Amino acid sequence: MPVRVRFAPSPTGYLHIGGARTALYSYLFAKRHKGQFILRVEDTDLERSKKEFEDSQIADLNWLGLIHDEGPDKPGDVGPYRQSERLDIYKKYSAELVEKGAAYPCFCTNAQLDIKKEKLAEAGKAPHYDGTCRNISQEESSKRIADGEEHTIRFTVPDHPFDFKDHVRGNVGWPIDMVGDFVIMRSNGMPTYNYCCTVDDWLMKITHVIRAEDHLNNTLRQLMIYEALGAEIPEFAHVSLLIGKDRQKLSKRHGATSVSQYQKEHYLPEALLNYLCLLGWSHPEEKDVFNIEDIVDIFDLDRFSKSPAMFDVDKLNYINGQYLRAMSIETLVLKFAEVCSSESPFHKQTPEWKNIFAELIKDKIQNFIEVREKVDEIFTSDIYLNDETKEILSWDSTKLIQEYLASELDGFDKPFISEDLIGDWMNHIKSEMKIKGKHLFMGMRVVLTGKAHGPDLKKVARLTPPGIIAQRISKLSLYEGH
RNA sequence: GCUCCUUUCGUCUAGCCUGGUCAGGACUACGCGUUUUCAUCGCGUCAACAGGGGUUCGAAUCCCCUAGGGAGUACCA
Repeated sequence: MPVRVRFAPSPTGYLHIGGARTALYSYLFAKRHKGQFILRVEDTDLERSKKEFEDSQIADLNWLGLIHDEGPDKPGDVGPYRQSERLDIYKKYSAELVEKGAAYPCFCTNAQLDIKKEKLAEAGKAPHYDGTCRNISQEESSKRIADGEEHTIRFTVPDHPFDFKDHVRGNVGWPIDMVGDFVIMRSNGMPTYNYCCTVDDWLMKITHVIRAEDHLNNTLRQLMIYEALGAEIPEFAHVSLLIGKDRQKLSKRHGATSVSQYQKEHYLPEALLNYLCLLGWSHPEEKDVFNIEDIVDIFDLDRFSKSPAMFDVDKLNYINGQYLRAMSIETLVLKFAEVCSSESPFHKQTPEWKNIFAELIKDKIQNFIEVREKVDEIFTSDIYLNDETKEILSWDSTKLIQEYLASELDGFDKPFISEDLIGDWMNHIKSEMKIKGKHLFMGMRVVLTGKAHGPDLKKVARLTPPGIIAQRISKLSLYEGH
């Protein structure tokens, strides 16, 4: 039987990184077994579901490279792939279940239900539905339905325990009386999650359900429905949850949780995927920087950790940096151009300048977004005064260097200073002015760049317009005048 | 409340099934080396088996109890 795995998001928001992670695991498992990866849109919550969210989630999945084989935008044999378009199917099977006695119409109103729940809660009992409408005869309920009385369809919970083997959790079971008869069709005619999910997984011939642990308890209800439907039960893998710094389920208040946010921040999709993969799954050789395509052959369900994982931006950044370091200068230059704003001076530079720049900073950044400030640092005439630069500026030698460089730059008319010329200046300062070591290099750096630290001095200076350097030097003079 | 899941360095984790190397790796922090700076890179240091019982010559590993954390308990998914 061909492996078929699905990712089934509800379009009520942007693609969450937790969702991206389960999608990744599903994708990997499907690829590993040369099976199909199916995207199903669970849009039965009329109020919260929005087409724009469906579109953005698909766009995010595509950006990550998690391409589905079947979905709303890629019809297959078992469609439609949007639950709102499958209502006839859910109706058909719920009617069958009623026929079989596995479900029944319930005419209880919300108000009645609330009172029942309250009483049970007061008595310290689980707020399960008491089964009032179970005993209404077929004739009576048919009549009441014909009269237009509002009703739901409830599932008749069997009186035997259920258990199953989860690929991550092992054997999981529940006692009888764990749940009360639950609604499978709402009064507005829409199916509920546990019901339509089960019907779809069955009809879509899903063989492996890989999802987050918050669905573990839902599996009980779904198992009941599979049984009533006479459907074959798929295999399950309930992956641990992603949590935030406070160890609560990851949510908006923990910072960036949507995939699109990371895209906006210019993270590499491969790096995000690589990191996400590590949150709950481990490489058999304990590698932590690897390409997703390279683990397709070794990915399996036995290497999941059971406890929830905390999202750690530091490690994401590290991995992103590793990917960035492996890129060619050509690619980097293209990426840099993408990241810099349209008015950034970066775009006005020659290809040679861009290459030197890329070479110079590739090891200094973990994320493309940092390029912006690196460019700014070169083109700003601002000087950074802190304890370190102040100390360097207080040296007499620095003052001499500053005077010398000011005079050299006076009337300088080439677009850039060559590395050789900077070398000549250094030699002059060393041999003629007798300034060397730290005093020479740090003095030179602060005078030329206005900062105590930065990339290779000769190269940054070569990349900086002489006019900017001249401005910095005059600002330094002002500072010293105080 | 009830049910289910879970607990190894600050973080992600390996090891657990098939008891027996100073409990290994990675990120972070710190230190050293390289870089006359910073970063990269290399090397190193700090740092954990939730607690308590048991079984055993021997327990992170097997069993029991306690505590903590999470999820679910909907006409949300």
